[in-house]
Amino acid sequence: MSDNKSLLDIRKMRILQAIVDDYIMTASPVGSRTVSKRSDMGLSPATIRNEMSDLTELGFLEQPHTSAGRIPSEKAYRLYVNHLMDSAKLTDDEAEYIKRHLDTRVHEVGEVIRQTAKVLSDMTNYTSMVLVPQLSSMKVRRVTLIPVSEGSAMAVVVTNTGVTKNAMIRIPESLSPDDLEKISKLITAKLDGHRLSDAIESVLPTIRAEIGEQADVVCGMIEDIERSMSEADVEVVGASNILDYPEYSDAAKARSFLTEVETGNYLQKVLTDSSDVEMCVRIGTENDNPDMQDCSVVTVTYKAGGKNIGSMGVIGPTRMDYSKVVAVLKYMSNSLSDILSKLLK
Amino acid sequence: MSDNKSLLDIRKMRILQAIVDDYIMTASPVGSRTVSKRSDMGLSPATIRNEMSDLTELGFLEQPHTSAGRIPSEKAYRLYVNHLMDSAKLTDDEAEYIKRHLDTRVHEVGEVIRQTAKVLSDMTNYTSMVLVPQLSSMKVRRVTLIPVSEGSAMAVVVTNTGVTKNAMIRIPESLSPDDLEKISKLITAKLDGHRLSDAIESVLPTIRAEIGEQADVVCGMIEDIERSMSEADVEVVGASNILDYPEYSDAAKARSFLTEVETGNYLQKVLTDSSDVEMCVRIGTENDNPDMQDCSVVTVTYKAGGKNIGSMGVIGPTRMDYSKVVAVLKYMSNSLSDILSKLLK
DNA sequence: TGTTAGCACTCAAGCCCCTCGAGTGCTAAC
DNA sequence: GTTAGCACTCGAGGGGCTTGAGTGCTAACA
Repeated sequence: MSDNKSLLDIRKMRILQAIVDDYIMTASPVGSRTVSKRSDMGLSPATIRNEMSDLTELGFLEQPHTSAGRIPSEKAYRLYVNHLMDSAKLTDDEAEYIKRHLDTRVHEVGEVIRQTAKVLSDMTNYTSMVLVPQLSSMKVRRVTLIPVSEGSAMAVVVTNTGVTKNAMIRIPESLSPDDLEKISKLITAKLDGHRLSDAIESVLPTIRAEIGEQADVVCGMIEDIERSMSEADVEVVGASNILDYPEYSDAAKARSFLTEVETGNYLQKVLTDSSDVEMCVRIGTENDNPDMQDCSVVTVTYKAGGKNIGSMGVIGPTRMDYSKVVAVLKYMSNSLSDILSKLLK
Repeated sequence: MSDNKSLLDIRKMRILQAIVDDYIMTASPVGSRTVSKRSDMGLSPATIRNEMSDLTELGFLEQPHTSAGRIPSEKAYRLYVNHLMDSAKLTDDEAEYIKRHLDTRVHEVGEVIRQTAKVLSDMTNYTSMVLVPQLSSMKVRRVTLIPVSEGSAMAVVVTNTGVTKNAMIRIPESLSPDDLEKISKLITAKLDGHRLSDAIESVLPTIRAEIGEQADVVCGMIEDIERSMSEADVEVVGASNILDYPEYSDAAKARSFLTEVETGNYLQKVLTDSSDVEMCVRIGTENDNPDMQDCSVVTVTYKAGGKNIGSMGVIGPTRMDYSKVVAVLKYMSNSLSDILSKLLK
């Protein structure tokens, strides 16, 4: 697709911008008179009308019916996000608010993540989601197996960054607590410094080679652990915010949105898919989930020690306040990265 | 309050029952003609009208306006729940459905709880909640401290029933991994067989007496652990089901319901408050949370090894299908108790 | 005395019709 | 290229009407 921008002269762009800005605020179709008054371009409604007519023909505007104003198409939002919106700075108050609620002496990663999701949702009044830092990209420092009951144990993995995760795994009933302790030490020794995801390929063979008979058991456990650890955890907050927007006043529509958010499958997919793109905006039908095609999703990544370790985002109606959302996300990405970098040493 | 039942003769009770049954199904006011046809009592609408007039005077029925039918008052639901409803048996299909989705070879408590909540919500089409088995009532078998980063460790508690829970705690930076291992063994030895909640009173003093200098550190850690472990975890599923009911078609009302469910505070309170009552029904304003006073909440307890270890429940509109909900909850309480009793040996 | 038929009355919901006003597109003049 | 003017469109909102489900009362009936 060629760059939409080149299709439009400056004036059309400014008019389009004014329309999108207005529609984002009011959620009702924007007419030529409004644009004429609002944008200080000194043009009469009639002139605006001509331009709007062109914009409609070009696919940037849509008319619900003849005598209503125009509403932006997805194509318009795309252009708006790419070129038009002024990437707002947060007000001092807002920055202050984030600082106050995030920088509190919190010492645990999980707590920080939950708090981040909360602040994100509070600031934007949309639904927020934060991907818990993923182990797969980090190096293992320690694996501990704790006997729980006959045939099952809890595996706790600690990474070099101090992120932890645990999972229940099945074990042979014959293993005693002492056996488990030995196996823990063995696995820790073997995996220390490796990524879990690499371990399967690179470490398992050496284990097989070194220890004879029990190798199958140990390797099976490592595979179990790797499988459990690669599941992504997502923290979601503010799902019910969607009910504040008139586009979701229809109960059926709200319901399908909320159900999708509750299962979390799509959100998880989006976050993991975009976990290597610094910022990513999905507008309406750019979402491949049919229940989400009236939404937009904006995601950013966050880092620790200069390396991407997770992502977070905001979901709202297609008519969302992109400029604010982008500003908040950028700011919070930095804040979270700072906090985690310190927290994870 | 004297027993409502005695105020009413059999005929009034049957009429009231018919009205409640009908209203639960249709959500629209019930008229005398409907009752006359529906209840096979062989009475004309006129007679029914007289009785309904009495019932209104007694406070069991309400009239939205003169020319509408009657709707049951909370008092009526209370009577209905206590005396009137026929405690429905599940159909074979339903029992089969529960079996199929619950008895699958699941080996982990958390998984069983999530699955239970899911089935509960699917069967009833209301919002379901399940309290994760609470450690406080169980005896500690093992406490393991795992070093995570300087100054913090993960504490994993395993109980005699095989239920586990973990928490991050702060530790003095001077402690080495070996120290932590020693402390783990010490704490395990001291707490083994005790309830965590009792430990503070009964075990701490003996620790203080036995080990001199480090006692404060160890005791502080135990207190930390106790505090973390006493937080209740609740699994909630199907919050968006509420949108299927016309009483929540108002967005603001739906919103406040969903927000309350999302925070989970009230649900947690209800579940812990009722965790020693085999079955408990809260109707409308019997809920002390203002946002929940158009709802009813039904809870039951579940056991393992003959002892209550948790509770679960269903939240829906005041006009909920109490008889079905009660039947499902009773059945699932038994199923879950069986599964957990086996699972927790 | 309890039950019922009949009847007048009430009131929300639904429908039609009208007005209003925000908005458009076109044309002609500047 | 811009603008004023004008005829036209069409949804939203309001008033008035009809409809029908439901009530309460009264009088007759078993």
